[in-house]
Amino acid sequence: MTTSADAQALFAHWKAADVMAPDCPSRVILQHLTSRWGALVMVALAMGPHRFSGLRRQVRGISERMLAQTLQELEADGFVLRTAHAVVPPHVDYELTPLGQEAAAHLVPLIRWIEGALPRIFGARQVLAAV
Amino acid sequence: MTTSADAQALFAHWKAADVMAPDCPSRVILQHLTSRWGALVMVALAMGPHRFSGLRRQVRGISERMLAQTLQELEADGFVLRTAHAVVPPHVDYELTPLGQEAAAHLVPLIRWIEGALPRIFGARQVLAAV
DNA sequence: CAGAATCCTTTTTGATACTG
DNA sequence: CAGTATCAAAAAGGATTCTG
Repeated sequence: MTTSADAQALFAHWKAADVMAPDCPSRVILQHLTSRWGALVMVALAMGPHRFSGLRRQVRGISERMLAQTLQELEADGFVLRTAHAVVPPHVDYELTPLGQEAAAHLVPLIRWIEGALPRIFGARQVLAAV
Repeated sequence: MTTSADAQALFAHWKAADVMAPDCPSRVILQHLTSRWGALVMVALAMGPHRFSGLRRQVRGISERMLAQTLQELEADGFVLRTAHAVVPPHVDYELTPLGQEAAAHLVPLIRWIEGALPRIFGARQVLAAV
């Protein structure tokens, strides 16, 4: 896991962010937002607040471990707000922060585009021999 | 490497694409487009055609191996056009296809947004103790 | 319910060296 | 120049078990 502290330290003396620079902190954020599960969790949350188990059902295939880790990264980045209600059994809500909504505003269209373009992608695709 | 053939077979009997479904081919494409290097290569190519070595300089930190592999995936997906000129020494050009330009139209704004939002992200960030 | 901790397997990635 | 092949290291991911 890429820790927040790493990038935090780097960010101190950065002037203009540039993803093309090898150690620009923007690459870390890009990773969190576009990781295998990160993007899907963001898109799920873009449809409204969810509980932990609700997210697990929505983002099909994700393990508890990965969901917990992904949510922690997104929370540390300030994209997700976690609200734990002090009840038994536990009840925790996750929702996008305003910053998270801005990010989701870019991720959702990307994913919708992919879904829509799928026929064109596979229609003209060159099949490579399996390696 | 996720082979094209895998998803190709899956795509045959798919009605409506849905990234939330565990084995929807759209997840494979999303992976190619948002992998560690995939997004950066797409953004680099969005600025115009590049040669192999030009891309290596532009996308700083990428290894030859990863650049070659990333380009092959993007080409198989129909996002990138590879043109090899039969000369010595070899000269190969890479550029976005129209489909690739549509994808880039979503990726570029996402990355520009991250670069721009970086101060806000790190400004309000919660520093977690390193794990 | 919502995780944390542990163990273990699979993937990904990077260096390095080599080729047409 | 534009790759490929090989190997070792690192990271990601999953399954399972346990707890407040």
